[in-house]
Amino acid sequence: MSKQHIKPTDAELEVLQILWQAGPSSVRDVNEKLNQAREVGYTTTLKIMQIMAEKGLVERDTSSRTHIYSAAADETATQNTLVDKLVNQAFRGSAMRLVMQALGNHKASNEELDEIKALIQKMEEE
Amino acid sequence: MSKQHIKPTDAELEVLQILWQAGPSSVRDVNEKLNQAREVGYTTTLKIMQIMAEKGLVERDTSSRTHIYSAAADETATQNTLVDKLVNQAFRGSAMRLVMQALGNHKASNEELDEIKALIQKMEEE
DNA sequence: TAGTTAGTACGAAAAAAATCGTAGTTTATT
DNA sequence: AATAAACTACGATTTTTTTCGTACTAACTA
Repeated sequence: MSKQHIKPTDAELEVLQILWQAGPSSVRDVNEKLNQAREVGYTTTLKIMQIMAEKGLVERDTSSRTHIYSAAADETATQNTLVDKLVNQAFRGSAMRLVMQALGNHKASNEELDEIKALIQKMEEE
Repeated sequence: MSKQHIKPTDAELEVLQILWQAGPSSVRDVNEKLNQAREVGYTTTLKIMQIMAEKGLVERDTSSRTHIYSAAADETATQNTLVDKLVNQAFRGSAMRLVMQALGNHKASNEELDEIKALIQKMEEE
């Protein structure tokens, strides 16, 4: 409840995604993963992660020379913040409209559909 | 298919939302609606809408002194662009993960749940 | 030990977005 | 006719975000 009024920028979100997936990582680790998608200078990544540390989006262990960063922002909480933002920005505040649209526009496997059905059932029971 | 690789900025999205809802409007109209939420100078709004016109996000009728702007970007197409962006940025590319999360975190009315069930059924039939 | 490699820190430049002031015109009002 | 009000155009400033160069230090290597 405390961390999540800070909205990460696009570049910060890229870093967070990597940290969520890979777990605690060095700047070099993160930079290498970023470079799989696009070219980014090492010091650019470093700076962004330093700023993120200042903002409290990541934590870092500086006990050894190579600092190890980990995500401080919880993935699910961040996702929710972003979903809310999008809902308000583009879906006139209606989350269900977003759900319908995302659902209708992306192929879903049967397993996924089953999962969703189960979730709906649970919601109906309440 | 042509318009929508231009991603609107946050401020631009605010304007688009108003135009989608209200239909063709003058700068003053839009500025007044913006000011219901937060303070924005008239010329700020004007400038943003002028830029949007250059980018092709809006069209304008300049035949009378007060120019009338209307959204050129289709609402649904823009929503899809933004959903895709969010999915990639924060949901590791999985639209269904977003659907599940948005669904699970927002209250839905029975009517909405029914709609979603119907949609799922239709998807399963394919 | 000398030199190269791998790090961090930090300032500053570059790019992108948002905000606003001022000038100049047209329309309305008195 | 004079004044005020409502517009657009446009440049400039400010703010935010991204990118990177340089300096410095620690660790490894030949």
